[in-house]
Amino acid sequence: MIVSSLFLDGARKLGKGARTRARLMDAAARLFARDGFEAASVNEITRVADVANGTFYVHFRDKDEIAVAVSFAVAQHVVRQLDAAMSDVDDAVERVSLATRRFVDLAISQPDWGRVLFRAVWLFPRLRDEVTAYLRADLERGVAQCAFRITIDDIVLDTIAAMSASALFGRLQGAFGLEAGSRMAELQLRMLGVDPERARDVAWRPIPLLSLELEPTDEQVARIT
Amino acid sequence: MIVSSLFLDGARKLGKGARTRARLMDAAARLFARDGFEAASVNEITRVADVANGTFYVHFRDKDEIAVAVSFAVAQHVVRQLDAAMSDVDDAVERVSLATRRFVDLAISQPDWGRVLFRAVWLFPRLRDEVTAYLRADLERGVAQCAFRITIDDIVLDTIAAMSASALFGRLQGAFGLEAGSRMAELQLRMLGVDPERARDVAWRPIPLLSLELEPTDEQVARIT
Amino acid sequence: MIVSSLFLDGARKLGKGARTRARLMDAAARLFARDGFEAASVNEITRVADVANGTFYVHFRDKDEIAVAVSFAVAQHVVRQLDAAMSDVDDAVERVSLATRRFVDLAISQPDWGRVLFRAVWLFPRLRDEVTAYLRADLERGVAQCAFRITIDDIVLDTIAAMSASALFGRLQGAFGLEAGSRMAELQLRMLGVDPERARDVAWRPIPLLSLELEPTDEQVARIT
Amino acid sequence: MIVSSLFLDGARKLGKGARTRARLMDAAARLFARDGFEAASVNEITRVADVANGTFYVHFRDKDEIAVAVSFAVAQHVVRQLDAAMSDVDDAVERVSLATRRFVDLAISQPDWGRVLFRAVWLFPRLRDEVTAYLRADLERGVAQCAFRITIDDIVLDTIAAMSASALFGRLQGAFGLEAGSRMAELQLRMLGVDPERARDVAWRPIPLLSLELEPTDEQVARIT
DNA sequence: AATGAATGAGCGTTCATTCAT
DNA sequence: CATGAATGAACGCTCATTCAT
Repeated sequence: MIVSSLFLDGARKLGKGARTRARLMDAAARLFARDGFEAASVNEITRVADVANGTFYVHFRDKDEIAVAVSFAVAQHVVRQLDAAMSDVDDAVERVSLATRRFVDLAISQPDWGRVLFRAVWLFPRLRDEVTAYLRADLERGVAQCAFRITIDDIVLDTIAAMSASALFGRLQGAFGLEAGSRMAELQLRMLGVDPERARDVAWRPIPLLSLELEPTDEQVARIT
Repeated sequence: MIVSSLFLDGARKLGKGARTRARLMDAAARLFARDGFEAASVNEITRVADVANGTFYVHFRDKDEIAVAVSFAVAQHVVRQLDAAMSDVDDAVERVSLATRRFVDLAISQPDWGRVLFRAVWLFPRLRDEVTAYLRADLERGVAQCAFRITIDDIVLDTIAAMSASALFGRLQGAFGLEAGSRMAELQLRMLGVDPERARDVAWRPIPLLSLELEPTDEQVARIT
Repeated sequence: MIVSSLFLDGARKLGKGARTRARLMDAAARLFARDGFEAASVNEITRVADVANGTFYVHFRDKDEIAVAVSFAVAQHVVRQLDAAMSDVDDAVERVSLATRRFVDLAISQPDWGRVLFRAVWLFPRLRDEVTAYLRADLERGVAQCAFRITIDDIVLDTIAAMSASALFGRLQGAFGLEAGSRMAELQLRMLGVDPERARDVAWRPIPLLSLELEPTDEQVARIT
Repeated sequence: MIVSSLFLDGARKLGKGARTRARLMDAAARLFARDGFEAASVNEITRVADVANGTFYVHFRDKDEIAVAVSFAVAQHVVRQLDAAMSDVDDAVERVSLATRRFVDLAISQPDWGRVLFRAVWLFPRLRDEVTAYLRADLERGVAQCAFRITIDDIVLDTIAAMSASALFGRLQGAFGLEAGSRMAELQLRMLGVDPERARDVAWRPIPLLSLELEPTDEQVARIT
C-alpha cells in the first residue's frame, strides 16, 4: 500500500549521486508523513535511506531544503496527474467534483503522499498557491459557464482547498469512509451555487478510479535533481 | 489585547498550589500560542511563570499533559462564551452565522487563544468533538426549522469546523481581512442549503462585537484544577 | 606542579552549584592551556570536570562565556598578586623588573595559568587593557621619577607586554632557561632608557620567589560566581 | 592590494599538476589569512581554488601539510625580498631599522600575507628559526660594528622578532597607525644599545617604500613544487 | 591527475525529565 | 509544595579524509 520509491524509481537510470538523493527524498517523505517535519530527524532520514549521516548534507543544505524539495515534488506530481486525468473534461462542475474526489482518494492509494501534502500545504504558502492555481482556473471556468453562482476570491479558493484537505485528513485518520470524497464534492458544489440535485448527481456518479502513476516524468526528475 | 491571566485570575481565591498551576497554564498558553507546542520548552514555561523548573512536574506529568489541559480549558472557555452570548437567538441560521463570525473574530481580539485553539483542534480529536457538540445542536435545530436543506452527518460537521478554522487561520496569518468572518459564514450557509440571498443578508448584517470574558466560571476553575 | 583546582579550592565552602561551576572552570583552564580555546571541546571539559555534558549549560551560556570567565579570573588573580607582592616597592625601575621577572616565572610554577593567560591576551583585547593598566601606572611612575627616558604611549605599553609574553612563551616551550625573566627585564629597562649598567644590576639581582597563592580571595570568588 | 596568485604566477610555465597545486596554495593562503588555519576548511580551499575537493589530497597529505607549505613559502618570499632590498646597506643600525619598518608595513601592502606570517610564526618554530637567521646576521654585524652594545643570544633574537610581530599585529588590528614601524624600530635600537638620539634619527628618517615583488624566483618555485 | 560522492566521528547546543534538599 | 542543579540522549550540522571512477 505504501509506495516508498517515488523518487528512487525515477532516478534509477541517473547517476549514483541522483540515486542517493532520491533515496534521501523517499526516506524523508516517509518520515515527514509519519512524524511530521519537526519530529523527523536528519539522522533518522539517513538511517532509513541507508547512507551515512554526513551524506545528507552533500545533497541538501539543511532540513528545510529537503522538506521543500519533497513537498513541491510530491505536490506537483499529484496535481499534474489529477489535472492530466481530466484533460478531456470541459464542464467545470465535473472538473471540481473529479478533482476533489480523486484528491481525497489519494488518502487510500498513497497515504504517505497524502500526509506529506497535507502538512506541506500549511507550511509553505507558496506551495498552496501553486496547487490552488489549478483550482482557480476551474472555478473561473465554472463562473464563465454560469455553473457557479458566486464571486471567486481568495477566501473561496482557500476554503475549497481547506475542505478538500479536511476530507483527506478525515480519511487518513480513519474518521471518514469511502464516501468522503463524494460527500465533500457535493458540499463544495452546493457552496459554489450549483443546484443541490445536480451537485448530488455529479458528486456521487461513479468515476473510474485514477491509479496514480508512480514514476515521475523525466521532466519532473530533472526539476527535482 | 493579550490576556495572560486567564487561569490565574480564576485561581486567586484558591490555594497556593492551584495558583502555581494556574500561573504555569497561563505561561504555557502564551508560549504555545507564540511559538507552537514543540518550540515552547518547559524551562521557558517555568521562566515565564516565574517558578523553578522542577515545579512544573509537581503539577503536570509531562509537557503533553499541560498542552491538553490548556487546550481544553481555552476551548471550553471560548465555546461556552460564544454559546452563552447567543442564548436569546432562536433562529439556527442566525446562530451558525454568529458563531462563525465571532469565532473568526477571535483572531483579532485574542490571537493567542486563537492560535492555541487552532493547533489544539488538530492535535486532540476529543477536543474537536467537544467543540462541535455545540455546532451539531445548531445544525440540527436548523434542519428542524427547515432552514438547512441538508443531511447532518459527521462530514458536514467537520467541514463546517474546518471552514471556520481555515478562516481563523487566514486572519491570524494576515491573509484575510475583516470581512473573513462574514464571508465564511455566507459560504457555510450556502452550503447548508440556505437561500444565497438570505445567506448574504444574515452573514453580513452588523452584529455587536463580543468581548470575551476573561475570568472563567468557578465550575471551569474546578475542572481545570 | 600543575595546580588544577584554582576555582574549586575557592569554592569549597560555597554551595553545590558553585562547586560544579568551579570544577568546570578548572577543567576548562587545563584544557584551554593544553589545546587552545578552539580545540578544547565542551564535551571534553565536562568529561574532565566529571559532570554530564548538559550540566555545562546550566552554568555557562556557551563556550565563549567560560573562556572569558576563566581568562579574566586567572588574569585578575595573577595580576593582583604580582601587584600586591610589591606594594612596598616605590622605585619604578624595580617595579617593572619585578613584575616581568615574576610574571615570566609563572611559567614554571603554574604552566597552565601561564598558557591560559598567554592565549587569552591575544583573544580578548579588553583583558589586555585590564592587565596593562597596572603596567601603565608603573611606567608613568618611572617617567615621573626621571628613571625612564621615553614617552609612554600605547605602542610602548603593548611592546612591554608583548616582550613579557614572549619570554613567558619561550619558557613554556622550553626554549629559554631560568634566566629568561631577568634577561627580558634587562632588555625592557634598556629600552625604557634606563642606564644599561643599572638595568643589568636591577634585573639580575636575586629576588625572593613569589609563590602564587592558590586560593583566591572571597571577593574574587564572588566576582567569578 | 591583495595578491592572490603568488604561487600560480610562478607555476604558469610548469605542468598542470604544479598549477593545480599552486592554485590550492593560493586559495589556502587567502583563507588562512582571512579565517585562520582552523576555520579554513579543506572544502572551502578547493572551492576557492576551483578544483574538486578530492584533488586536495592528490597534492597534500593533510591540512597541516599545506599550512606548512604555504607558511614557509610566504615567509621565505617575504624575508628574501626584504633582505634583497637592502643589499647595498652596510650599516647594521640602518639594516635593523629598515627590516622592521618594512616588515611592519607589510600589514598595509599585503595584509593577507601579514596575517599568514603572524600565525605561522607561532605555529612553526622551525619557521621562526629560518626567519630569524637573517636577523641574527644583522645583529652580529651591528655588534662587530660596535653599534649595538649588547650580547646577542636567543632571547634577544626572539625578542626583536616578537616586537616586530607585535607591531605588525597592532597594525593589522588597526590599533596602531602609520608610525608603528618607526616607533618599533626606535624601541628596538634603544634596546640594542644604540644612542637614543641616533635611534630616533634612523628610525624616523623617510625611506623609499618597498613594493613587494609578486612573482617568486624560479628557485623558489622549484622548492615549493 | 582529477573527480566528487560518501563517510562517520565529532562539534556546540537543547531540553524533557529526575531527584536530593 | 517548591526548588534548581544535574542528567544524558538527541538534535542539526561540519569537516578532514577516503576511494571508486
